Formats: sequence, C-alpha cells, structure tokens
Amino acid sequence: MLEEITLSVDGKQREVNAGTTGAELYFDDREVVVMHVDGVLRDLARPLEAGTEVKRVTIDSPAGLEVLRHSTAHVMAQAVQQLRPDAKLGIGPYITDGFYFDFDVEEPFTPEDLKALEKMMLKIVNQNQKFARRVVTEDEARTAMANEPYKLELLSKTNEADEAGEGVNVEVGAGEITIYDNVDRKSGDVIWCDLCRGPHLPNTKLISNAFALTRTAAAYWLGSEKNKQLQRIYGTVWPTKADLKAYQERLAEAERRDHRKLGAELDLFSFPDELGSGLPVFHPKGGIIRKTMEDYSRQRHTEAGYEFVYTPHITKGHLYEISGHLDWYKDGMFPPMHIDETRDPETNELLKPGQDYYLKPMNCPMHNLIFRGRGRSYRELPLRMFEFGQVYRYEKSGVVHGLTRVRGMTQDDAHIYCTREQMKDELTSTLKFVLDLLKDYGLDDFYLELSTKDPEKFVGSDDAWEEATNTLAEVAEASGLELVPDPEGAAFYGPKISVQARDAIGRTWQMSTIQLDFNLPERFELEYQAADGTRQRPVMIHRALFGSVERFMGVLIEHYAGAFPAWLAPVQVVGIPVAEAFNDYVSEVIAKLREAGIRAEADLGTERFPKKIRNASKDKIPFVLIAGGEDAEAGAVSFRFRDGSQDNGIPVGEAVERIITAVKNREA
RNA sequence: GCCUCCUUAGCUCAGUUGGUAGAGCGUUUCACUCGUAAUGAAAAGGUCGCCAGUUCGAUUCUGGCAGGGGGCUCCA
Repeated sequence: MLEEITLSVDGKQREVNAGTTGAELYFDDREVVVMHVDGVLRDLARPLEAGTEVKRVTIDSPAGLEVLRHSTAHVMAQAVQQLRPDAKLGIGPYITDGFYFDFDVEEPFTPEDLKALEKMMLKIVNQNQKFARRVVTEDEARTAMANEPYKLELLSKTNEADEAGEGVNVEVGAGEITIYDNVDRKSGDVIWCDLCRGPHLPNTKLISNAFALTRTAAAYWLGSEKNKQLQRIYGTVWPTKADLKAYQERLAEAERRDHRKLGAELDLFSFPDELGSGLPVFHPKGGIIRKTMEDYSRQRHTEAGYEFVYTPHITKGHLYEISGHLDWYKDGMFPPMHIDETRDPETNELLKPGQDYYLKPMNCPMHNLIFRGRGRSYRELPLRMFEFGQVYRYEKSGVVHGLTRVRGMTQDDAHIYCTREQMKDELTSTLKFVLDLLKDYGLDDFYLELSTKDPEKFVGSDDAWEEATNTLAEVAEASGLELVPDPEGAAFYGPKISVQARDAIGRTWQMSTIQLDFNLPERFELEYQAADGTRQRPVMIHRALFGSVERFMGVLIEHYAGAFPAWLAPVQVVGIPVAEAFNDYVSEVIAKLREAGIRAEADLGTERFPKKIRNASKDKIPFVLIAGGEDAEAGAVSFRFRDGSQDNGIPVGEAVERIITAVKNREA
C-alpha cells in the first residue's frame, strides 16, 4: 500500500501516491513540458514532495520558452561536438528570443557549418532523446567533464557562481551539482552530457523543427576582455513554425527600418570615408529634419526658462583635470594636440613648454566656467543653461554604429544649477518637460531606469550619493511610470534617471537622461550667495533629451520607418499634374503653399503620371496633391495620402489650410 | 580594441578557375502628352576600397591598411 501525499496542483488540493512525478501528474495534459514547484522551475521527471505547490508550465509560456531555448542549446552543442570533436564547451544559456552556446574550436564556424549543424540537430530532435537529470558529487562531475576544461573551471567557481553572473549560474547553479544526460530512447545509452542546472524538456522531440541557427560571433570567456575569445553560435527556437516565421518577419521589419539603409535611400546623411569612422555629414534632406528637430527643441527650451550658451570644441587639458574626466575617461577621449612648444633649433633644448588641447567629450565643465564667471545670487537659481554642444569621443572602432554610436555628436545638453531645496521640484518639472517633448516627437511609450552608484567608479561622499539617489527615486516613482533599477550603472559623478522609449515595433531605446550631481560643483568650487548672505554650493542637474541629435534622428527614422510626420518631413507636399497641360495650375498651388512656409515641390518632369505617383510614394511624401482638368475647372486639388487613400476635389484654399494645420499641430 | 565576414557604376548586385568587366534601378538626351506605384529608345557612367608582394600579366592569389556588416568588451 503506497503512502498518499497532498499537493496543491494548479491551485487545487490533490492526493497522489508518494513518489509521483510531474510527468505522471500531468500525464493527460500533453501541453505541460515543465513545472513550477513552489515557484522553482523543475523537470517533470522529478518526484513531488508533500505539501508543495505545483503549477503547470506550457512550452509557449515565458518559463516554458526559456526551457525550450536552453534545451535546444544542448541539442546544438551535441551536434557541434559530433561535427567538431575538438570543440570544448563554454556556456550555453537561453536569451531573449533564442539561445547561444560558446565553443573553443580550432577553426571558426562557417555558414556551411551552421547548415550542417541544423540538419544534425533535426536528426537529434527526431531521435527523441531523453533529457535525464543526475545529481553528482564534485569529484564525479570532474570525472564526467574531464575533457572539458571550461566546465572544470566552472566547477571550481561553483561557490562563486552568483558573482560570476547569470550564464555561469545556468550552467552549474547553486547548491547541488547536476549533469544532464541525453539518453538514446532505444538503447538507453548516454549519447551526450553537460554540466547544467536545468531544467530541461522531457525529450528532444518537443523541440520540433521551429529552430534556426542565426549567426556566429566571438565572445570572451566569462565576458571578460582579459579572457580568451570563444566562438559563439546564436540560434532561435519557437514552439511552432508559425512563431518562428513571425519572429523572422519581425527581424525583416527591423531591417527595412534600419536608419542606415533609409538614410542612404532617402538621401539624409552619409559617412564619407575621407572624414573617418563615426563622423556623419547631413545632406540637405537630412539637414531639414535635423534643423526642424532643433528649432522646435529651442523653442520649447525658451518657453521652459532655459538660457542659451555656446562653448568651443577644444580646450586645454587642465579643464578635464579639474572635472576628473581625464582620470576616468581618458581612453574615451581623442588624444591631445600638443601645441605652442618651442625648442632651440640648434640644441633642441626646450625653450617653452607646450600645452595639451583636447577635443571636448562633454560640455558640463565649460558650463560650470560660465556659472563661475561671476558671483551668483540665489535669486538667479534655478539657472538653466542649454547648448547644442558638439562633442567628440574616441569610441572604439568596433562599436561605431550608424548614427546611434558616433565619434562626433551633438548633445542637446543642459545644466541646471539650483539649491538643494529646489532640487526635487526642478527634477520633477525636468522629467515632465522631457517626457512631454519626447511625445511631441512621436514617442509616447516609456519606462524609467534608475542607475545607481558603481562602487568601483565614483567620487564624492556616501551621504551625497544616498541623498541624490533617494531624491531621484522619489521623483521617478512620482511620475507613475514603470521604474527599473540599474545597479552600478551611474556615471562617476552622480546617479541618473534614464528614459527608455518603445518605438513603433516595440524595441526600446535609451533616450533622455537626467543626472544629479553633487560632485562637479565641489570640484569647480561653484557658489552662490544665499538670502542670509552665506556662500552656498549649488546642486547641478545634467540632462539631455535627445541624448545626441544624431542618435535621436536615427531612432526617429526607425520609429517612423522613414515616413516622417508632415512637420518633420523634408518635403511635405509634392504637386503632380495629371498631364503637362496642368503644370501651370499645379505650380500656382505649390507657390501658395511655399508662401505659407510649407516645403512643397511641383513634379513637372517628363515622367508619366503613374511614375510620378510612384516616386512620391517611394520618397514617403506626406501629402501628394494631384490636379487635372476636373480639378482645374473647379479650382480644386485631390489629396493622395501616404497610405494610398485619397480625398478628391478639395478647393485650393481649403487644401492649403489643411496642410498648414497638419504641420502646425505636428499631426502624424 | 578583440573575433569573424565583407568592399565591383550614384544605388542593388552578377562576373572573371589570373589576360583590366556586366544587369536592373538612377542620371542625361530624344520620342510619346498620358487621371493614381515603373512609356519606349539611345547615351554617359568603373584605376573592380587603398598600398605593397607574387607573376610575363593581379579586379581575381598573398600581406598590410582603410571603411563597412554581425557579435564580444565598452558607452562620461
């Protein structure tokens, strides 16, 4: 007679025989691939214990997908070691939308290898191998992994697994050491095994054929530049082929929106080789977008009480010694220009020492000099200085990327000097200002990130950091937006809130940052005279809304897929006559629009009418105005919108008004 | 910076097992005068990224450099 135990199964109390496994419990429920036991993800093969709370996990749930992806990584590693017996295993965790596995191999993988591996994986999947968990002692694990030097290294790190990061944790876990065997269904032989925390799917068959190996790359062992680089293979896997297709379509959509591609197609900007990596030039059409973005930003900053300043692109190095940037970020700065040194032409003796000038990597120290330029009164605070400041950063060659990571960029940078008492209100209104303005540019789905002190990289007292961090946290929470912590993500001088925006296809971009800084005012000895006559140190708020104008434009291009709202579109209206006979009529309409300040062009070329429509469509023109005999007689035009819809016979005066209104109201 | 792949006309891409190259789009010209995503014809346009080496001969092979893609690390 078997002993019975009581469990909570998906919220209901049930009696089962002692030793019942999840697989037996969910025998009739084919969708269940793994289970939560008291909130911990477990293999279905694990026997259940009395009093625990068991919940079903299906393959299409978030946890189920993680397990599917991790199990597929194992299948891939098995295939790799069949194809390349020399391959030593690194780690192989699940990631967003897929998985990867690192290998130490003599020769990097080729695209042909990936194809061969996919075939081998499908074979393994169809063999329906069993994933079997086995608890081992450290010695047993060492024996099993004798040929896997990286796994042995992980075993010696077991105790520090938590510190070594998520990847390591997935491999070895905390507490007991487990190995997962891939077992042949017929013979019961162990075909392959890996040191792994699990859990896994019960068998490989559940993986089906909705997977693909996507790319190869190099990655440092344990993520450290100091370690050897391993070869990484990325893959993706989904519960069904349709899910895989949908994912691939999402990638294709992202590729269609790529700002680098659209930037060339729409003639917005380029990166001439002659200038150097990461140094863009804006063509006339990109220039209009950029100017419109900047003009509107200036207008709003004026309204919000900012004052405009201008500072030079280069400076003597001493400025960045005061600020501390040369201590912390020298590697990220262009090397200095050494000038004004004089030597004796004969003896080469140094007659006059030179000076080191640097391209500026940031504007704040210069703004501080303006603040310090004369005595300041509490009556002037908050003092808000704004500048479209061009800065230059020596980004490593491998990280430069389109407009989103450049070496020369324009920050919409402002520094607000205020008292401690004003700090919280000022932060609150700044955050509101930032969010409102982002909305005007068409981004309206946000969350916030709070970056806190990096214990390795900071200046200033713990008290100041704590106060700054708490204030920022309060302001962020009061905004009502979702707040995600970013431990150790702060700059050396103070904590920050960053605004993350989701674009039209759901990707998130870090946009604006608001940083609180008690340290630079100290280093620059900034002071104001308070009402009681004492000298006080102001608090400094750094904030950038676009981050960089270049990057923000890149994000907007991707967000709008190049189809900018009328107020930002380089060409807002194209007039197309149905036939040459109506050229004059269309020209008159376009002239009226231009008088009203609309960027309008008449297409009077020799192309045929349908071709002109096609061209305007490809150029993503917001409003196409068409006119032929009927329209001319009626003193009207026909609207053709970007989506192909149409509004015919609109009187010219009304059409002009409609366009002006749409631009003025920044309609989408 | 590291690993890996790539660079042929303004753009997208063929091609040459080493004998200096081709298409489509775009551009120019001519003809057509046309109501909603490509009218036809002709022409122009290339030091095959740059510099070396091997070779009788290099766009092709080798090396270096530059620029780019995908990752890693980094991102004040």
